[in-house]
Amino acid sequence: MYEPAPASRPMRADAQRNYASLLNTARVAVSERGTDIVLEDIAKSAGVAIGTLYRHFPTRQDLLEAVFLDETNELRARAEALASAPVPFDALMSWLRLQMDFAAFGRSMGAVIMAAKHVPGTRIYEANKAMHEAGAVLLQRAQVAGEIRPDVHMLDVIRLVYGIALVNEHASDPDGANRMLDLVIAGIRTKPSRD
Amino acid sequence: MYEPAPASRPMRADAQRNYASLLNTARVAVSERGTDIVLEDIAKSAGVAIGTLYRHFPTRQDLLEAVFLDETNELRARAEALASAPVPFDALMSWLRLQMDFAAFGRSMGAVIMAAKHVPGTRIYEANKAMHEAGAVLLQRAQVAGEIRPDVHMLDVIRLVYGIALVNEHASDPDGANRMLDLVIAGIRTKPSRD
DNA sequence: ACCTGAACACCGTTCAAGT
DNA sequence: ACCTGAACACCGTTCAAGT
Repeated sequence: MYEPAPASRPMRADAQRNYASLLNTARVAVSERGTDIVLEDIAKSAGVAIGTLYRHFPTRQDLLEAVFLDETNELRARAEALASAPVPFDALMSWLRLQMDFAAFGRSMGAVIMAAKHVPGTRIYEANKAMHEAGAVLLQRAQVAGEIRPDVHMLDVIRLVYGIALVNEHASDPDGANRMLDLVIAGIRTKPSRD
Repeated sequence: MYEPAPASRPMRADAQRNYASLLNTARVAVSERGTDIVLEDIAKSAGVAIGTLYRHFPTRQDLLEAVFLDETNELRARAEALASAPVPFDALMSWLRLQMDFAAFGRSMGAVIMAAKHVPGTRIYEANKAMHEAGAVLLQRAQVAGEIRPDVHMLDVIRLVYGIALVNEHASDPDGANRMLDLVIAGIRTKPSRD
């Protein structure tokens, strides 16, 4: 599934194993306890020294981005799959709810993505761009179908979803996030909800 | 303006001065550099030892809540003032934009408020409750006027505003927050925007 | 080329001793 | 009753020494 950045030269076998071990450990830790992971613990669990973690992931942000890269790709794939769904509006809705689930599952996935350097060529940048483009197709189909206002930007909608995930991270009201998403959806529709 | 919690017995004069100095220092620091303040620095700038800071504010959260308590009260006062404005819808809009400004100015004010313990009797809890109630009046007036959907909760809207402020904290696009707020506003209106 | 882990730095938090 | 600041703890980050 995941392979390290297309380096100039291939990585040594043990380095490759360490990289994968670190990433998998971090992935599990983030999904279980959120982004407040202790790097020393990650290294220990992965069976390597702390220096090795830093060699592969120079900053905490780098590690977190690697963790969420898979999810970003997954979301792109889901968008691509939904692009041929029969009802454009429903496809968009499904995808937005999927975004919410991922953002909530991965804890502050939105925060990490937003903190990512906007540098073309970066893996996270390209993955994100591809995801947005795939999402934009869904949006556009729903716009052509006359269901969504033509002046809406996909990026704004995604960020709103991230925002909803963020403010509901420690929320007591489990239904609040859904109500908030419904408000956003109502905001991007051309006609008021007819159900 | 701000006075410490209504203690069982009044505070000693020097304690009162230290409390005020710490709070003012923190307020300035937060407004300048955000909530990532170094407590040791705050104490030093306030002219007291670190132990004194901890005596008055047992946790970082306590200090931050004290910082944002004033802003919460200010927003309540603004809502109360707007309650007699001629056009209910416009009053609500003004207040929501005010919320955005405050959340942005105070950096992660929303995050701090959301992390606050929901314990009745707490100063921050009561201040927040009062603010929400004052805001709810604005919402209700606009609902009675037929401008806002009757099923909208003020709390959801405020949280959405916090979410917008959060995801735009390090954003490059300075207009994004306004577009996102416009989407939310469109979502709570009964009729599509007529301008 | 990569790994190890001791060493350093930074910052939060406590608490014995002072006034 | 409150203040001081040394002491401890925790965790991030670096880098000389190893393979």
